Amino acid sequence: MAKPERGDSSARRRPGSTDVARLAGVSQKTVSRVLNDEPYVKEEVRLRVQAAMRELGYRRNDAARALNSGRTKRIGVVCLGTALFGPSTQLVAVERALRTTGYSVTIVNTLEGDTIADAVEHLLEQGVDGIILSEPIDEGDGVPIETDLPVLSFGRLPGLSAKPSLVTGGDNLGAGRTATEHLLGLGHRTVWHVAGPQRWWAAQDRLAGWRQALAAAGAPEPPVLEGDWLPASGYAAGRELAANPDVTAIFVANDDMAIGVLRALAEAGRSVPGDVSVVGFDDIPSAAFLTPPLTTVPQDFDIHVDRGIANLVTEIESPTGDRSPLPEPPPLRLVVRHSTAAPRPAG
Amino acid sequence: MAKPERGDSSARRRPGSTDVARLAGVSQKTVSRVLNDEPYVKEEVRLRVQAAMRELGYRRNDAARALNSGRTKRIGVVCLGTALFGPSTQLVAVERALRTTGYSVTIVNTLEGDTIADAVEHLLEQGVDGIILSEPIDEGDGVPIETDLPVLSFGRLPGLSAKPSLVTGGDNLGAGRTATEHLLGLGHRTVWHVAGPQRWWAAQDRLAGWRQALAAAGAPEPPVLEGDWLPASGYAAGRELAANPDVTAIFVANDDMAIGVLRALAEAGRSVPGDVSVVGFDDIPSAAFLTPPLTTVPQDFDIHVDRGIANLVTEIESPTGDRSPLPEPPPLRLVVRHSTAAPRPAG
DNA sequence: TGACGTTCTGACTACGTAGACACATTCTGA
DNA sequence: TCAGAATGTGTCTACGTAGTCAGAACGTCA
Repeated sequence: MAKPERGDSSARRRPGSTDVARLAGVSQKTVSRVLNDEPYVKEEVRLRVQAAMRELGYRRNDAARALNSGRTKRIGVVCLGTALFGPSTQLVAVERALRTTGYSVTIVNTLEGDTIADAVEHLLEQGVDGIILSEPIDEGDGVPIETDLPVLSFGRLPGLSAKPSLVTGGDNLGAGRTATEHLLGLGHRTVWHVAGPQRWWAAQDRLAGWRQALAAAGAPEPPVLEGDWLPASGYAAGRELAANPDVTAIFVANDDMAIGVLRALAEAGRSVPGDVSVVGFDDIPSAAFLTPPLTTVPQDFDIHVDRGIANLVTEIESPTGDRSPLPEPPPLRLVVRHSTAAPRPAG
Repeated sequence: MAKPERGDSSARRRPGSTDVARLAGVSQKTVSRVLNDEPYVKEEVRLRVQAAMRELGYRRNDAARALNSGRTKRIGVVCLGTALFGPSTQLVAVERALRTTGYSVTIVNTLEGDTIADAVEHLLEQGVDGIILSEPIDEGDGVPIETDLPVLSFGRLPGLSAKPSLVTGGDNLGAGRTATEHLLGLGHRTVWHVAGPQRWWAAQDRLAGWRQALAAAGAPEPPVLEGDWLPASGYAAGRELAANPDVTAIFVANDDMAIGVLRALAEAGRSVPGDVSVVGFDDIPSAAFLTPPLTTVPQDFDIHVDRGIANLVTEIESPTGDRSPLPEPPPLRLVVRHSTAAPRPAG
């Protein structure tokens, strides 16, 4: 009488372990034992219970389990720009890696107006067991995350104030340096840079790597052009660069923008790599099939994601246990295709 | 004594509404009222409770709420190929659309070896309130989903046996026809097709549209080449086509493969659109910046997603309420760029 | 045979929230 | 002034699961 029947005769409520127990002629607790593969259940009983489960179409109620145990077996992922190649590839890798661990994935995108803290708050309410920040961006002040939950960040995140925090991700700085050094090594006097949006740490780091390489080589540092990761912004930057005859080498912060740059150069009649060399970043699947095939720096998501996830899960399940050291970045590679060459001899 | 303290003094358990109530000097129920913005709470009390919440860092426990109410306010999304442009764009749209409705999103990717039914089962255990199938593929037999939950499918899904099911998505068939008609209209004798993997309904439909258009025009139907959505497979198909002098027009089932086709044609010395015209599908951001800029068919995800989600939420919250009719597909567009032209006059 | 250990099972209960309901207080109108 | 409505608050309880513990059924060894 305290509460009306949940659903009437037509749409009766989902069966619970109690219903299974009744049908199998055992106690609810025994059903729970079968459900969790606990020992000390007679084989005959186990089979009877499983049959009852099938008959009723029983499914465990995770909400109840979570309430009781305090753990949801769910990880929250805070995403940004999931439509882009890097973030979406990473998200897939995360889902795949978590799959084998028995955790499921709840995602929140930070869209316009949201801060990372908002997104995290949303996840905390849902009772996730851990949090992943995928490609966090620079929000000015730090990221005040008030939780004792383990937090894994893909990508540098200064100011992350959560206690048990793990950070991993590719070496954007080293990669930016490598790309730039490649161009300098071909004999270019200097290298121009089309940067990603500077709110992204990854974009900041690639730029910093470019700057370091120029400084180390004593090359002059041309002004930076900033895009938004998309081809159109690369095209806009490319038009500026194409108009400048001094430009012979460009490091573009991702392949999509590089496509725009290539287009702008082609329209301006400047040949690649004859007049201008271009290096991209990401090695998107189409990079090898562009005109010309693009020299670029591949990102190795799987390695970082797998190890990051492994550490996160360890941290969740045994907060005391010390975890394997974070992965040292894999050796940087540069895939040299046909968009880079030595500059034309002066004259 | 029945259960040990959850966490010792060092890491004490999360505060519950009871703790807030004690601090604010009210009953737990009143805290619940404040939490849910229910009426009949004195302003002064409301403020006191909110202050107590802040002081304790209280966060509602969604597991308990779900257990009590039978609803989780969570939607499960079954994804496939999330790294591809279409699916990932769609996922972002889904998350954005659900955001405003107060539902959160749990994703499951169907990877190798998983069936859609497996993925759905996983979601049902978690107690989602509704299910979205994003770009489902053809698994041979139907999709036996045993649930009364509303199911929304983006993309045709014959054999979907769930009761309250909604289907929406772009008109792949019409789009395939439009693309083909465009090429025929330019004067090409017939149009070749590089298809997507035929396990995908979207790929099947685009192919069927191509076939229809050819039949309607009385054009001969050349053999179909099948790719896997990725540029490399388009390149492989493109090499075959480039070697065949009869080929003057190609409809490629997505832009990424079209990039591979363009590359193969360029390497073979066949100019686009001089010798061969190419039409893609998707209008990925870089399509306008390829060499040459690609004529393609844009997909209108936002419209379908928004309406589909709206219907899904309606179905969840008032199963009786009849929903607005499903969206009629928006008018098909074809973005004509520079990869298509009339064939060279014979001879 | 009886003490003891191992295997198996059930009764009871907490988890945190919100629904049903009772009741107290204030306001409204005749 | 008092009935009756509107407003505000508390008590009790269910939701489905799994932890704790009591104890039954069975074996084993002295």
